[in-house]
Amino acid sequence: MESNSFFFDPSPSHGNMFFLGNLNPVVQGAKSVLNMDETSKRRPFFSSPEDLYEEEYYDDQMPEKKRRLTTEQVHLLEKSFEKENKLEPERKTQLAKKLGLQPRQVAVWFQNRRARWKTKQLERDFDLLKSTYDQLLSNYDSIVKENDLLRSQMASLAEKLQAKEEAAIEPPGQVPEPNQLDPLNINRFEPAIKTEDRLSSGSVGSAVLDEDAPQLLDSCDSYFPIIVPIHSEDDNNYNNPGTANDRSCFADVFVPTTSPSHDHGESLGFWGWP
DNA sequence: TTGTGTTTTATTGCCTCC
DNA sequence: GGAGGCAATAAAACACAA
Repeated sequence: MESNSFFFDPSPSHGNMFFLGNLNPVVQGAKSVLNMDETSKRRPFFSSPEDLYEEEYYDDQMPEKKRRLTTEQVHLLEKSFEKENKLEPERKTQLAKKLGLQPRQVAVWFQNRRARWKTKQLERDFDLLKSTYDQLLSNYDSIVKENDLLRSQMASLAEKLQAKEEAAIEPPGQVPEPNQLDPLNINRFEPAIKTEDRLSSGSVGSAVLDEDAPQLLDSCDSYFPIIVPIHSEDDNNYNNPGTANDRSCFADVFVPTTSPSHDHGESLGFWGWP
């Protein structure tokens, strides 16, 4: 970057510009484009007076407080961090030279930057898990409601069917089959199958439908909310969650442990719940 | 201006790896 | 055992409302 080349030129004339500009009154006038005014009045922070002594910056005063990096320095560090968040010794030295910082400062900056990144990542993970949990909870509530609705529909149908059966004129002396009188086993939550239906078509669908009751269709146009896919641990792309398939049919997500067609007689509910 | 919360820079201590 | 990483922490710098 051309504008930066002036800034980060490590040659003697410009080298350590931030340090010199910060601590040496002679060059304070050569304020950088990005230096805040206050930086011209202050010296950089050193970890100990010994460091100052070694750097020939010791001037009988205690070292000043820690100093914030300039925006240009931070920008370059950020760019470097984007490429690789770990710092090999060679790169550390190069960066330090380029920025006019001590290698230790560069290392510390990377250390802290990694810590910040980790914190953000944890926050993102938490948000993702929370939204997934909320979706699942919402789905659960919907399923419970639908279950209740289906139960009431079944009960209503059973009542109507029984009334029909009773009203029908039966031949004298004929004993009706048990499932004609009690065609629906509500507790077992199984669909009613009339004998003749079973024999005629093999279909489990009943010809008797309640026109007043709402018809539940088995389609993907379910009112169930969107299921956000759960990312694997090494999936770092949290920016576009769920873009591949924002709408999911809930049947793809919830697999009943006991499907109605494979019920072996246990008293389990539709979703495998007792 | 000042009190307070947040962010950034830096240190310390411990751990792991070579 | 030294180098480097991380977590915890300190403290200065900063932001901002009152």
